Amino acid sequence: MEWSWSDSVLSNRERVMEELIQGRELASQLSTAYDNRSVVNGDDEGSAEGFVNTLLILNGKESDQEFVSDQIQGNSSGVSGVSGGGGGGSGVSDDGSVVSGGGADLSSWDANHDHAAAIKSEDYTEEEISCKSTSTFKDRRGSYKRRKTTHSWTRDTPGLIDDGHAWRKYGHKVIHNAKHPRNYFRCTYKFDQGCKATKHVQQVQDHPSVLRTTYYGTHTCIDYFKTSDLVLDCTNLRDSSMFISFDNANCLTNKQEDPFFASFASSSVKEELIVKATSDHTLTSHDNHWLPSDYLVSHDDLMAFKSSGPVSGFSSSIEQYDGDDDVFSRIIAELI
DNA sequence: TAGATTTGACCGGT
DNA sequence: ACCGGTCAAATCTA
Repeated sequence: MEWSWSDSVLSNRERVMEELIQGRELASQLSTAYDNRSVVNGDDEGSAEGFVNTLLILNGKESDQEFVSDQIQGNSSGVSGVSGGGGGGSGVSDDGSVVSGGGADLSSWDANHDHAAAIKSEDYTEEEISCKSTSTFKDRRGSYKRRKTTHSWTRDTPGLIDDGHAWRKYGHKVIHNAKHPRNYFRCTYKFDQGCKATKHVQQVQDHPSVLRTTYYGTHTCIDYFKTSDLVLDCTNLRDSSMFISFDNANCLTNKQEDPFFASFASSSVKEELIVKATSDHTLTSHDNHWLPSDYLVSHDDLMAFKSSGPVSGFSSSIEQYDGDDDVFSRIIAELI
């Protein structure tokens, strides 16, 4: 079969862009719906962030299949790993937005990332991990290659948020000319599963209540606890074959306190939303771009939103995604 | 007692 | 030489 990935992407780019923009709007509306239900207060814009990142990706190297795959994986991490959500209740600004660059610039990819160099850097990290079993590991403490070229993105939040991943703090550093120290986190499953994701969290100097999180690398781990949550939340396993993550659209459970909060004696709410679409299409659980660490909103919940709040356009959109012309399945099929 | 956090040391990049 | 990122022993906590 003759199939050109880049041609396909290019020819479908406009459609993909439209769908993602639409999805962004839907995510915002969904977030608003949740706020209206007084379940959890949060960051309206955060739910759209994943789409923003996706748009950035698609505007970039859409012709490089491997690159995009990697970026999608990275974005998946961003979607599930970059949490939105406000710092809970009164700590969030009225409009729910985070104090950042404003507009769609809530998160940003490092424009200078060099994929090859990033791989080299991360390979080195793997070597370091493997060295753990050797007697020389202790002597190489602190040996690493700076992730300067690893793709990264930042996010400002009006408080500490739980981004749906398990993080373990490994460092705390006073930064030169910075008013506040920087906290370093790595994925809890770094050694168990070789997950290379890390993040830095630091209070914004001009806005001490705003935390700036910089994410590095992508999550390749599977959080089995979260996965089991998915199963537990599933009232109908047959409906669980497809998940669409809208990046922490402010919902549901208070699952894990971000370790960074320990430094600020505050509380946080882990918010992440998965819209579970009942569909015959299969995006299986083998695809860890989508599954780890996401929560579920059942179709019943979505229907409840339809009747509970001013979410014009939402219901029809849900039906759209639920219909035969499954947009997201097409997007995924085209991009992977 | 296992896992998480703290904190000083170490090392690479600039 | 300085700064920032990471390591790992010590300590804390559930």
